[in-house]
Amino acid sequence: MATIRKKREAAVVVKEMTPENLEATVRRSSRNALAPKRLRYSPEVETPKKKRKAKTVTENGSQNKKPMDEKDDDDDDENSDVEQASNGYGVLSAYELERLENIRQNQAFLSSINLLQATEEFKQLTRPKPSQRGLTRAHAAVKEVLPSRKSLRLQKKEATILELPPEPTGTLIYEQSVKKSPGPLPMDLINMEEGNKLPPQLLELCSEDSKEEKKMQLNLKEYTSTLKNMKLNEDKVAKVVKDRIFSAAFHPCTSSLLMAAGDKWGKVGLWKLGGDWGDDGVLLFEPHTRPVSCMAFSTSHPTQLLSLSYDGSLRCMDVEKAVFDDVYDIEDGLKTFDFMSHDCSTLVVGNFYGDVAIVDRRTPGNSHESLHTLDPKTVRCVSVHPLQKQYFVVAESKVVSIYDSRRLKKTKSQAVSQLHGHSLSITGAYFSPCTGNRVLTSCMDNNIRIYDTSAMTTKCPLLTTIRHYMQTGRWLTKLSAVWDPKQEDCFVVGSMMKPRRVQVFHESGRPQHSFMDSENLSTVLSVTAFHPTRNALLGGSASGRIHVFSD
DNA sequence: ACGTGATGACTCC
DNA sequence: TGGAGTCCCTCACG
Repeated sequence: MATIRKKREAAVVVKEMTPENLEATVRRSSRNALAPKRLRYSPEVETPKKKRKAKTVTENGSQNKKPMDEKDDDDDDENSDVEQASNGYGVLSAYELERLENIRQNQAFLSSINLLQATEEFKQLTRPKPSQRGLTRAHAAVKEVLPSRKSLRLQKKEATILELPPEPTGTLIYEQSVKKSPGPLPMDLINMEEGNKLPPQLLELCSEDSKEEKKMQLNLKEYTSTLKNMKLNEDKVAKVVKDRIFSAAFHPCTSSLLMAAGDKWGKVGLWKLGGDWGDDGVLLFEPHTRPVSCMAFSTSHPTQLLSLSYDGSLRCMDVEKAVFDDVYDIEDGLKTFDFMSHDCSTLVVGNFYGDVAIVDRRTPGNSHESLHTLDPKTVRCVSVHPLQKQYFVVAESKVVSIYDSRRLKKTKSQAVSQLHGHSLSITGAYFSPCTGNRVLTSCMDNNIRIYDTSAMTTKCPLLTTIRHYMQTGRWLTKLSAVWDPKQEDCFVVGSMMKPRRVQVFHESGRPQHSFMDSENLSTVLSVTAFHPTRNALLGGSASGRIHVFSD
């Protein structure tokens, strides 16, 4: 009796196999399993049903229906049960006929989704050789040279009684990586021989007058076709920093593609695609000692790159002066910043402890800073409204709020507006680049959300929710969706999906393009950024490599 | 208030 | 060559 019951249950499982749970099964059955070929985006979610009506779409129609799946125990037996069917029982009952028919249908479905083709694609990804372009191995892995040692036994000496080292405490670990000294630091190239000077062409490129008229925004169709023309190749991958990338940015110049990336150990790398200086165009610096979590080139002075680190320093690389100047400094825990004025002289800075500071760079030191405690836990992202610079959006630990910098108080500042609906911590919140009429948020609850902030009332309405798997785990930089500065209504986000990809969505939730490359992209690109004027997109990986898709 | 487990990609032996 | 070890303020859950 027990076996019959088991068979019946199994049959139900097979019968209920839908694209969604099939994919879940495929994903679970092997860690390296490849998702079946993308199912077409279902058209009914494309068309907005009602004005102001928030909608939820899943990526490509059905992706990640159950991303945070607990271990379902119902699917472990599926395969074995299908096998049992082929053993056969002498007489086929109506039930068994139905079951065989189900199996047939499922096999037809499996072949229809091109699992074989997908497997082929996957095989290409199993043996990727990381790009050797950029920082060389010797530079990439600086090994401490220790004096050669000989054991006491070989020295024919008496063994001594060893003493245990003192218990390490939480703070001790971080005392080892002390912050760099204050004041201007020279821009020493740490991937070059000592005494090597900055290449003069770098200053030339950085000061390039790129004040070309901002292109007219393309319609969606044209935009998507430009995305499709942006390709990766082996020359467009390079190791730019030694360790995992936490932040990256494009320099606004247009004659070449110049990029910056910051890594886990305070390094900042500059890479000119196809450049002939440094290691394949890479120059490496070390202005910080801990993760460089945020960076941006000054839009008013493009020879300046501002970078901020967990070590508590916010510095300004000035290629003209060849130094890193101090901009702002606290003990530790800086997380995020954005420019508050067009001339980039004022900034809003957020830290781990839930404060934001308004920093005026024209007054040296921290004297003119004003600190405001917002959240008891943390501030993860700040973004200033592109037109009304007094407004800035803050991703606090579990809420997203918009504040008015003119109405901040030391504590308990009243938010102008709050964006509700996030159930777990929020990794990013950004105003749309041209009008500021939208805010794009990324949340650990596996949703990307878009809010309408055009009215800036106390509650901004939620427009779109997109399912997007955000569980990068401990070793990867958190994913965060960011707008394309050229296109008011489209954004880019990295993805955990295999084959690895970077995805561009329209604010309606509709996928516009997936950037993939079976030969040159095999890792998760957590950090992504579009070029401010050119058709170029960068993605940074956990091994310090930047990948550039461009036309 | 802890303690724990999951997660990807590299390096080293 | 492959598989174990490493990752160093993560997050969410129990």
